[in-house]
Amino acid sequence: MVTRMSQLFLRTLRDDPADAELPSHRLLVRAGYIRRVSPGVYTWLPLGKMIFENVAGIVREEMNRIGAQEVQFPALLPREIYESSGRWTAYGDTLFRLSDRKGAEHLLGPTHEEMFTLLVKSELSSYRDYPVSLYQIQTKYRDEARPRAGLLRGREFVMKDSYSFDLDDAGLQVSYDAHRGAYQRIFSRLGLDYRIAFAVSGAMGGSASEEFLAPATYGEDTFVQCVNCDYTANTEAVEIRTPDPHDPHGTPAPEVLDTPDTPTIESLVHLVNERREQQITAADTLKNVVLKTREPGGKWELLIVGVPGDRDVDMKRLGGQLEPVEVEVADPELIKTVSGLVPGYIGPQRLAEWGVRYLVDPTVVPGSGWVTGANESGKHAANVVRGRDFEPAGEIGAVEIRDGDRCGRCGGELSIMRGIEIGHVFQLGKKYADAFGLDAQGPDGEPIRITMGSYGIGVSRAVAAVAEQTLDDSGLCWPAAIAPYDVHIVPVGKGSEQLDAAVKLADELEAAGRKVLLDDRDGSAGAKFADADLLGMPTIVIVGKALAEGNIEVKDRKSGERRTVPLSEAVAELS
RNA sequence: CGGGCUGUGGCGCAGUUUGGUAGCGCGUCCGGCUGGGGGCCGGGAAGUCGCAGGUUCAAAUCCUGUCAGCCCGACCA
Repeated sequence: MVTRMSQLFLRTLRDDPADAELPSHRLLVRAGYIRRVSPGVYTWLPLGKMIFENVAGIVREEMNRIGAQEVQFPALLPREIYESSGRWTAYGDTLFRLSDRKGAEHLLGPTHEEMFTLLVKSELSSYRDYPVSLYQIQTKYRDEARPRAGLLRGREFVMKDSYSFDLDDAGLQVSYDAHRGAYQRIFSRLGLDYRIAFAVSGAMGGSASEEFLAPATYGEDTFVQCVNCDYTANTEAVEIRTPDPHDPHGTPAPEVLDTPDTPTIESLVHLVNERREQQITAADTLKNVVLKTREPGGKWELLIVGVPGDRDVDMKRLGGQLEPVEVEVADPELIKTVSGLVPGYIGPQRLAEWGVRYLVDPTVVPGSGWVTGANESGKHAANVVRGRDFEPAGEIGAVEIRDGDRCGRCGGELSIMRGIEIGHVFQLGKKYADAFGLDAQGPDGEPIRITMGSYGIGVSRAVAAVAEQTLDDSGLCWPAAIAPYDVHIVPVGKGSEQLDAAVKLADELEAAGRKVLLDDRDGSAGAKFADADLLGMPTIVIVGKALAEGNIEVKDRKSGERRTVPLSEAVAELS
């Protein structure tokens, strides 16, 4: 059946919704694809539902192609299962929790590692049953501190999550590569421009981890791409080239400087350059930022991070690496608990002695000398050398990555980009298998601990990403692979001649296998054209003036190009 | 959780400074015109002015409290 606009459950809006910021979000609402219900929670209207199902269908096809099998878990899960993996606590406030009439506690699943692991454990026992990959397309619930950007960060969203179960690391690698390949095919079919970036694994735990990112101005993820080699990484995971270790013997002994009223890097550099012959810049100073960390369910502890003075600490990057440990800027009260710490004049020299954990960014290379705090109000110290005058407990990539930083792999220039995370693949390892004792019985009768991979695609988010990448000034612009309709027919003109011809054409196209949307509504031509552009079907057919010569016009939504086609050849042309 | 802003027919907004009994555009309904880029004329329907309390003869407007939403940050797929 040809869909007639007069019958379609659709209301387009002329004005942008006040609560939508992103272009894709605005247009999805205006064109009647989605409606907001509450923050981060959306209803899919008929056209939106079609898009969604088309995307889900592509995901399903490619997952099935690599031999993954679809299951469906409940979203409502009992507390106990999350308790045994430690995530009832680790997930914190992000978990939606609820109680039943008996007071038993439940949660709405934010992700389903536990369920998959337990299912496999309960069903499989022999090594002969492996490897296996399972997936589901499921609604997930996360009580985000701040939902935003429409479909991009919802509290309720749909995710395809899959898990591979293998007997050994080599098997995991095979499963991982298979999923990676499937993801490449999926995102190509969706018409997305995407990059594969090194990533950190986050709250899920695990090792090897890559993100699929769709470059977009409004994307929430920041990543870098090397202009020279193909190195691409999320800024949380990026490794930049650091100077070679220095020879500490070239640096004179430490020297304490009298530097009153210099609690900031700028004031310090200014004063030192006034007083000393040897000029320094902010990059010669060592800035020690006082932070606090907390294990899930634990207490706050001090952490000081040393970075070159011309750099800021990137809390997001730091946090990504410390997961699931939380990290925040330390409050003054906590700093006071260690008497040697003088804000503005903190140096690394005696931190180990005071029992304060001290980490440095890798740019603070072994043997390098610095101007830094002397742990006394109004005093700094010069020629403080790593490895001689202080020894950090370790290194952590903490500095804010800058455009033009050097690639850790080839030394080329890194360029910073923004993107939407549409997929994530990573090697989970044995975390959940250990937590739940997932073993297979081996050929020798001995148990083999299973190793897992975890793979996610935000299906609803992918819809938004496609919209974000393909839209133009006048509306949405769907790739043919996921468009709700192939052809949008717009009859224009007085009387019934054009409409009759349009109906006939629509029926013929439908018979030829096209999905057809026919605008049979009364109204001005302009309004119909505007709606057609807004809705964004790949091909728009105009049945109007040209009909007098036996022609119709065919407009390609993406390019905007129009051509005249004889009505008699229209079906062949558009099939 | 911090900072900023906003709550007025379905949607987008004005009105609040200076209290006087609610208005505009779009949409929608009826009639007609129009027919190639959100067209025109006429006539309708639809609003507890977020909520609660207070001041006042009188509150969308002033005061107190509260709830909700959006944006930035923290946090996060």
